[in-house]
Amino acid sequence: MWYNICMDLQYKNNDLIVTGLRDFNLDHIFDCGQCFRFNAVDEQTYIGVAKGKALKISQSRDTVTFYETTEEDFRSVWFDYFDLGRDYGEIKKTLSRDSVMKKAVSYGDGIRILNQELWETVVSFIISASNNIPRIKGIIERFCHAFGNKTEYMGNTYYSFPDAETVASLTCADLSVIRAGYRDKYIIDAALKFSNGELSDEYIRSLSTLDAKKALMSIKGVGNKVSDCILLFGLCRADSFPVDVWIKRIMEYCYFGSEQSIDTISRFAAERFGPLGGFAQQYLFFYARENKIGIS
DNA sequence: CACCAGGCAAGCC
DNA sequence: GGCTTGCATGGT
Repeated sequence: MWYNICMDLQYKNNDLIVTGLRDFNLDHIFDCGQCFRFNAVDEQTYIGVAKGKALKISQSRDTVTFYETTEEDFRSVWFDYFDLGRDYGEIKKTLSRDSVMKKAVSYGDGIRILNQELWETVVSFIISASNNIPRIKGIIERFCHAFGNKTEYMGNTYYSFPDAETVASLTCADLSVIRAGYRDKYIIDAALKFSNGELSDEYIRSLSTLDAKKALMSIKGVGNKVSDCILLFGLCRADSFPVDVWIKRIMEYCYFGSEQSIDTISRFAAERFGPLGGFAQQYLFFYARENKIGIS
């Protein structure tokens, strides 16, 4: 749990300054496609909302500043959110025995897989289907602004992710303001299942990865790829290896040299990366996008 | 104008 | 089972 023993906390006014963090880079963390609610506002500085709390965070080398943050919130919310209890050095070392992964890791060496809320992850990745990241972020922003709760932070107003009960009471017409297109009915289906007791955070977490995947796929708009993302980003199932267009391209480019089916790529990844598949996927996604692999 | 974006559901066979 | 097609919206 307290792996980051080199980590040191101190206060400057109301800002919590954390030094000694290893394997941590905000640009890598927020630009590897796992999270849609943090935005860059300056060099290595981001503002976003998670778990109902707004946060401004900035980084300079191994010093990370959590603005206007209590030590209680850091320990109970952000430590877990940024996965600070995990030894990424060991993960990178293991993955780097593979020459492709060694290079991918060197590009995104500060990546961490965020521990995001399950419900938010479900809706976010329903919206992600056949969509691009800037538009996904826009839809989610409008969704939170329209239906989330206000929270004041550093003189500005932010909005929490709308809860399932609120969304379950909406119609597709109500949701049209977020411009999610045909995904509006899927969002409502997810909200109904999460608010009528058919699905719950506790229930899904109690299931094996395979059963959790089946349960998630009972939601309209949640298929193979979206459920893999939810398992990885919302349920901490690190053996999950979501195969999207970027991952398909870079895997074909780096490992196969020719076009392959998604199923073939999934099986290859499970065999090669095993329980570290999710981490491998994030390094590969960042690497592919940084280098525009497969884009002519 | 076509084509694509972190795919999926529904309708075929 | 596997394969094809339509799908909202916005950018290039």
